[in-house]
Amino acid sequence: MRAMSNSAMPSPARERRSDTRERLEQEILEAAKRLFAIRGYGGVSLDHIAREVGTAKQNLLYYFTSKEALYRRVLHGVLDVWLSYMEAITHHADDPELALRKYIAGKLRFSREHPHDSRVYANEVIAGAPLFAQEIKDRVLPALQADIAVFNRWAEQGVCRPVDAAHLMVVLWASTQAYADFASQICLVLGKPELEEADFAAAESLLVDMVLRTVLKTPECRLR
Amino acid sequence: MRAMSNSAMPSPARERRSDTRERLEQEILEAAKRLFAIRGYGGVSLDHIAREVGTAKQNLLYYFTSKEALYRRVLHGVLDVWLSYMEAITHHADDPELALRKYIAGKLRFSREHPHDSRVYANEVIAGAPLFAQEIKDRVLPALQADIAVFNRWAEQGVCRPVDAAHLMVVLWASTQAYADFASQICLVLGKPELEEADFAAAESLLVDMVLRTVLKTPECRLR
DNA sequence: AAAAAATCTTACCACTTGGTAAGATTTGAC
DNA sequence: GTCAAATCTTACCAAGTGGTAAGATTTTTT
Repeated sequence: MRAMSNSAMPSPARERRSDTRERLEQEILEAAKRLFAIRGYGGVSLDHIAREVGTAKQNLLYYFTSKEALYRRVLHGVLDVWLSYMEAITHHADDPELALRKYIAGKLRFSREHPHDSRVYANEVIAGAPLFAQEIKDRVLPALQADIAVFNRWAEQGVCRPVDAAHLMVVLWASTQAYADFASQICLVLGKPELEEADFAAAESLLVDMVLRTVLKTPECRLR
Repeated sequence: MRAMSNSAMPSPARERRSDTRERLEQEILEAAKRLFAIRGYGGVSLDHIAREVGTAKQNLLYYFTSKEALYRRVLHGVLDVWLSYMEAITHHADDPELALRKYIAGKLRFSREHPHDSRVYANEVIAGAPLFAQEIKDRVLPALQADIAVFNRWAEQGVCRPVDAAHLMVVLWASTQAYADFASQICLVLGKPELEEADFAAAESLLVDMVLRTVLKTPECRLR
């Protein structure tokens, strides 16, 4: 935007074109994510997204070759975020209680901080993961299976009660994600317009309680 | 409504017009439900539904005044089914363990027997329940709050540990519904093409285990 | 400053969307 | 059988859909 002739500063606050591109691309992805989260793939038009960003539909098609390509990029980004919150268990493979606490806390934080990502993910899975199955297989499954393997090792070593690790993961996954995906209904139940920090804290406390009681051999020592 | 001319048989197997109408209406609702479940409201066209049923789009508009009206009817039917599976707790208000066992079993049975209903419901809630909020308030909320009230009474009477009943309901609700809404992902994790009876049994057993350990004061007596 | 590349806009296009109007057909009551 | 109501079909429509083509503008490189 500004002249480069000012020789003193080679990389000042001035925005280079490639930066502009990247920023706008991010803005588009962000707006698309928000809309896809609420209305689903079929319920959102390119025009819709473009207006949200403040540009023309045809410009979206300059940045992304098609609606589906844009959607795939959104999905890819969602998965990046999703996975980044899911590393607790394998990173604390020596301490079941800590691992589970961190895992639950992390997934709830994801729901709190990235509700749109969570909903896009949910929409895609509900639809049967038509465009997503491969990426789930390649990226989510290994992570989940690593977690499950850690569980089974704990059980073998006698550190934990032998639980069905796969189904336990489903419970954790579903319960935590519900605080993003089904927030509107939870709000109705709780009688408030939106979820607050305290609600997430309460959810975390209950979930940790439930899981530790189920998984640990001597939960009484640790739980009130 | 009945044919009075054919004096021999007043109500034979022959289909009366009003029956035809009702049957076709049901077929339309059923097809619409299936499609809405997978693609969401915006992702389904009237043409789409009509082709599925084997009639013309304009005929749908003869039966239902608009797409939104059709969708509302679908939602209403979904809620009927949903609620019919949710009566366990208040119907066994004297026996926490039995109530919870029945509740979990019922909700899982709903997921198994009515996955489309579950997904339509989930889609609507994820979208923020734009057309559904009032009906949820009127029909779901009272049921949920009755359940929560029963929990709190149990806690007061000292029959149960004092748990956060609202959040416990969220966990139960989300976990059981996941076996319908997120089946595609659970299948990937379990490495099978579709969920089987045994998977629902395993889920039920784990969930019951978790909940009873959390809720009952003396779970050791009842659980292995 | 000139050339080249990147970016954005305008003008279209064929197709689908939800919905209306009106005519054709089927059905039931008498 | 007659007539009216219920049902289904055909013909439209304006608006919106994803996408293409090409020109205009801006930015970067030289």
